[in-house]
Amino acid sequence: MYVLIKDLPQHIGQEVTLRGWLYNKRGHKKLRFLILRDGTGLCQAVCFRPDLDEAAWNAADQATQETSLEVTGVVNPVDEEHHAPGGVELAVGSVRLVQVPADDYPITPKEHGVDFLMRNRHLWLRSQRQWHLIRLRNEVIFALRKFYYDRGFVCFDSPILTGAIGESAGSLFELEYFDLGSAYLAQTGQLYQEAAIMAHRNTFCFGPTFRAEKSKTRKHLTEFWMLEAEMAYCSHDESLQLQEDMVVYVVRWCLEQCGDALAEVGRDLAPLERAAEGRFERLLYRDAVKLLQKKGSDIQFGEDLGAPEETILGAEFDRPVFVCNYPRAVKAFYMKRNPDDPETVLCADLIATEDHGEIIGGSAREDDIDLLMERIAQEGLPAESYEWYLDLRRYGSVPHAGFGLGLERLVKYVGGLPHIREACCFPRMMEKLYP
RNA sequence: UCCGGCGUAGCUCAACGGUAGAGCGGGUGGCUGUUAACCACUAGGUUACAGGUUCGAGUCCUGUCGCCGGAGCCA
Repeated sequence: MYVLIKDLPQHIGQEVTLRGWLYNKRGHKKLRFLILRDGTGLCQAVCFRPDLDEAAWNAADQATQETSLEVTGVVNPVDEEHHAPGGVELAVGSVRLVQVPADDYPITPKEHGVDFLMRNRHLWLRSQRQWHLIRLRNEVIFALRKFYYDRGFVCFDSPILTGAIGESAGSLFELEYFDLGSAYLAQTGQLYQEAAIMAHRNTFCFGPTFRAEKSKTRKHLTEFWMLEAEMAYCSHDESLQLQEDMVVYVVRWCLEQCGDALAEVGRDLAPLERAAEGRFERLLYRDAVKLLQKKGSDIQFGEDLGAPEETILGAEFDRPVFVCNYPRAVKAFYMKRNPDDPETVLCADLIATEDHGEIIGGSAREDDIDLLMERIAQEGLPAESYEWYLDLRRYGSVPHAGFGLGLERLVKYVGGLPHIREACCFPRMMEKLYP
C-alpha cells in the first residue's frame, strides 16, 4: 500500500510503501538509517541486515543522497529518546531504487554560500528550511484569498502586458508588441482595479508584477507577487482598517497553521503575537518626521522616508505601524488630496517590525477629474494614455481607495527572514535569471 | 548607477610576502540505534582572469569579470 509520510501515524503496525527520495543516510555494518523525503515530510527508515534480503540490503547500500526510491516496511512508533521525525519510523523489509544519481548531489548537509545555493535553487528547494518556507508562502496566499473571498471581494485580474501606464516610466520592462510599438510588463494593476470596482464594488488582483529598477537590497525583487485591493465608496480610514484586518488575519492564520515552519526557521513569535492583536498605530507623516528628528534623523518635511527612517520606525513600535498622509510631491498622481491639509495626500504605508520595512502602500484615489488632470499634467504624463482612466471620473465617479501588498515582503515578515529571496520560489533579481 | 567587502579542492573556509591545508561531500575499510552519526585510510588545486612589483605573490599594486552587503527607488 502506497502511503504518504504525513499519513504514517494512521498506519502504525501496517506494512506500507513510501515513494520518495533519500534525504540523508547514516549507518553501521548491519544497520542503516535512511532518512526519506516524499514531499509531505521526513521519515526514518531502519534497515537491519538480517531482516532484508541481499538485493534490498545492496539497494539500501547503493542509495546516495537524493536517490529516488521505494521503501516497504512496517510502521513502528518511536520512543522519545530516539526522537525520529513524526514520532514513527519504518522497519524496512525491501528497497527498490528508482534512479541513483550518477554524480554527487551538490547540496551537502553542511553549510553553503548564497551564490551557490541560488545557482542550485532548483535543488535547494528540497532542503527542509526551503520546503517549510514554500509551505508558509502557500498558507499566506491561501489566507489572503480566503480573507477576500469571505468578504465578498471579486478576484479581477489586471493585465500583465500594458501600454505606457503606471506610476513611473523609468523602471519598466519593455518588449515589442506586434505593430503597436512597445508594451510593458505591469508594475501595478491598480488603475485597472479602479475600473473593476465601478462594476463589482470591491475587487482585488493577485499576480506577478515587474520592476526593472536596479535595486540590490534584501527587500527587492524584479518580479514579485502583489495583491492589490480596491474598494468603491470607501474612505481612507476604512481602507486602513481593512489593511489591518488583513494583516491580522494572515498572521493569526500562520500562527495557527504554520507552527512547524515558524519553528524550523527560528521565528521569534512574540512580535507576531502582538501583531495578531491588531490595534496598529496610525502615525501622521508630519508627526513621524518630528519623531524621527527626535531620534536623530535629519529628515525634513517634504522628503520621502528612506530605509534608515523605516528602520527607526520599525524599532519604535511593537507591531506594524501606518505612516499616513505624505506630502503630495513625493507620492503618485492618483492619490487624493487631503482636504484638511492640502499639502498632503490621503495615503499610508504600513511599516513592519524588526526592520522588515514597508509591506503595504495604499491611498484614497483622487475622484475629482479636474484635480486628477492637473496632477497628470504636473507629472508630465501622456494624457492620451489616461483617457480611459479619466472616463472612470467622467461616468459616475465615487470616493474610493485601495492598496498594494507585497506577498514576498509579507512572507519575509511573517517568517522573520533575513532576505526576500527565500520568500520566493525562483527569485528574479538584477543578477539572477538562472535557474 | 553609486559606496563598501569578497573571490583558494565539488561545497564551507584556513594559510605573517617564504613547501597550498582542514571539515563536509566522494571512494575504501570498521561499528546493531544513528540524529549535520562516529573512527581510520584515500583521491581531489592553472589560488576568478590579465598584467605589474619582488630573489620569491594565494597574500602587495592596476585593470577586467563575478558575487555579497548597503544606498536610491519601491511592495
